Amino acid sequence: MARKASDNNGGKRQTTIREVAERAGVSVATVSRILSGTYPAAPATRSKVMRAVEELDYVANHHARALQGTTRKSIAIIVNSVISPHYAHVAQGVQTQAAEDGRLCQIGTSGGDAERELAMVQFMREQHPEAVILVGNVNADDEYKARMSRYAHALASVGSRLVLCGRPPLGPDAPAVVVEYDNTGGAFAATSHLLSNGHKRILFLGRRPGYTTPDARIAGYRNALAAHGVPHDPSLEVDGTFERYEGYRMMRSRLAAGPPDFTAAFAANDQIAAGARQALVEHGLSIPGDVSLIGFDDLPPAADIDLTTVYQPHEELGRTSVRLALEHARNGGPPPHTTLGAHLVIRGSVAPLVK
Amino acid sequence: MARKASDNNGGKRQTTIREVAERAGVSVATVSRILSGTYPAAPATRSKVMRAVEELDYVANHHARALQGTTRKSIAIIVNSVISPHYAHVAQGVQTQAAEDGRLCQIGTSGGDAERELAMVQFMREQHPEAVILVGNVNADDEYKARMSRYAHALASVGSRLVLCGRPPLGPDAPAVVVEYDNTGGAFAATSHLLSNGHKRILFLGRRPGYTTPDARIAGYRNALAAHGVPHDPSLEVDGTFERYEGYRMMRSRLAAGPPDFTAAFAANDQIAAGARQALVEHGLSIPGDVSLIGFDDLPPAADIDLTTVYQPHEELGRTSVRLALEHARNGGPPPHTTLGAHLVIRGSVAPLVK
DNA sequence: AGAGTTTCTGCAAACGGTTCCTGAAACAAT
DNA sequence: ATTGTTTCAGGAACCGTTTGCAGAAACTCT
Repeated sequence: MARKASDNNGGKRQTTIREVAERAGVSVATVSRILSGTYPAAPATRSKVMRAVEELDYVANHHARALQGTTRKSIAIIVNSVISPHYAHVAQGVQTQAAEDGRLCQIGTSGGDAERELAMVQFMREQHPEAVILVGNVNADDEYKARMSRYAHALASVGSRLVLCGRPPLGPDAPAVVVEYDNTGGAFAATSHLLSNGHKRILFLGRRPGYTTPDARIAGYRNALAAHGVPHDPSLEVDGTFERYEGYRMMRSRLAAGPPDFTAAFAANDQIAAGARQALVEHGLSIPGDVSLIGFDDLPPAADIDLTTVYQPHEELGRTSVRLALEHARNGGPPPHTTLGAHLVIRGSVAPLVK
Repeated sequence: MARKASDNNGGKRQTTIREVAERAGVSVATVSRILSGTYPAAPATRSKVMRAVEELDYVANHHARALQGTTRKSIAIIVNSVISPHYAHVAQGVQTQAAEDGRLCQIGTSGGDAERELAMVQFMREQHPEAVILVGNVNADDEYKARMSRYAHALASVGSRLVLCGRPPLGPDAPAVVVEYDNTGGAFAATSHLLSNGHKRILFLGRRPGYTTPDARIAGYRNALAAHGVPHDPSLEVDGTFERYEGYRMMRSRLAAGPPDFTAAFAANDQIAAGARQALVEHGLSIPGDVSLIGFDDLPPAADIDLTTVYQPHEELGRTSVRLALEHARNGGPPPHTTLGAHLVIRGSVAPLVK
């Protein structure tokens, strides 16, 4: 066969430490030591080396350096999508905390697909980050759990850790730091708010069985109904994903099916609420006059549409993930586990039911 | 069947190719060749090796591999902040296109700070990505330009390229792929729309001298005024950054200063528009009844607040950046340069002026 | 059966740094 | 002047892969 160098992009070699050493008239060992600053060097030698570095615009090869074990620390985070405000805020928190701790943060996306997420983790593993933070819901079947559990072990064996942010533990033996949201508590509070305003027929928008976040939120909804002694009507639960257009679709088709058989709606997140609101308005219904509406997240669209919703400490989730991972790296012991709370933010989209 | 190697091999060193070779009873060269699939191997040997890999859960050390030059391809993108919808969409586009081309994409943030951005580029440089994509406006002084220009050369000398997405070229000699937005054209269209609705006193919200994006948009605003023969009143230009609360602040303090001396407002982006809208509504003014409002970007808040705005192909900008960089890597030649258009999206926030 | 091929596998040299170990100046103390 | 101490710089052995080169085994063909 012919040579495999099909797209060999020329002899683009970077400047090496040897060239710097030669130019400065010292040995490579000296250059290395001066650059890492781990060694007292004679001022004259030091300046000679620094000048050579300057002139050649030398940057140490990261891979060669990492091979020695003296790798620069980094944190990896994998989210479903960076355009979702919630994930963006969590990523922002991770980024901020990582920067404060002198780490680089790299963000990857999975698109909510379990297969792509596993591939991404595998990829990140090659880069030896101090922590791999997984955030967001994914449809976790047994195969997935088994593979992820193996990755967790492999990650732990090279001294980095897996952080599960907003998703259930993989299993008792899989070593992972866990940062949980209080989705169920937040949904309970939201639903209770509607109930105490006299609403009994409450539409739930955004059911998605098998996905952790919607599952946790619908659980809070059901718990609240049960706690208030209101019968649970499964036909009030509408399936859909956490997108704005899905909220629009769900509400629109519900309204098209006949006159509203509900007086309030609880959307599984703010984007669904925004879409649902549009459908209601287009249908000539007013909020909260005709229908009360409540969301979840308290992210950008919420304030603009005067939406009562549940606040989650998005950035704090990211920061806490990093903090716990690094603490665990220092102190060892069993992987920490924590839950961050959520609370109601009252705006103008909920009104008492008048009969 | 599932066999867990709960063998505590002591310490936190990863499993190496040597251990795999030993377990399979072959040499490391054979393992390497079989894993990379670049060489015909006897089926028996192959299965022995694969089993050993399986059992040890071996993953090749990325750094060692990269040192050989057989590095996995990656693309780096640096944005101001990932919570800004615009940057998030561009990053999403980069991510998508990179994935389609079999590349990993890593996202970094600069917070809009020139110093941090330079540090980030320096950091990314260590990782040898195929391209470093810089997006968003930054206050580019001469010092910055000089350093970035040097980085561009250094990047080029090792075969990766710098992409400037939505910012002006560094200089004639700095090798960089350029993807531009038509900010000026979009702003011209937006302002013209207001002018042709009879508005003459148009507030511009979000001036920020020295920053490329606001500068380009205000230029379009001024050009449109000039083209329509409307006198330019500098007092109608209000300074502020591209944040929602800044829009609120700007409009609020303008209204507090006295009765409105304008009939329309052009916000430099949708977030400013959203904040300004809130201030107007709180002040008892209706949109578009009392004041016409127009934004820029056509991102999430826009649809919810029925905002007429200018659409930009956000994701396409990211995709194009990757595409051009990879094409240039293949074909060589002078770095490509392109501009992506913008167009008006008419919703309900602009009305003809009644006198 | 021996020569000529083909097929596979192993040795060892890179890749570009870091760092242990050692030796040579430089300086201080006898 | 000689010895003892520092201080600083260099040689070379790694780190975990890939891969050119060469040798061994298996196979084909007179």
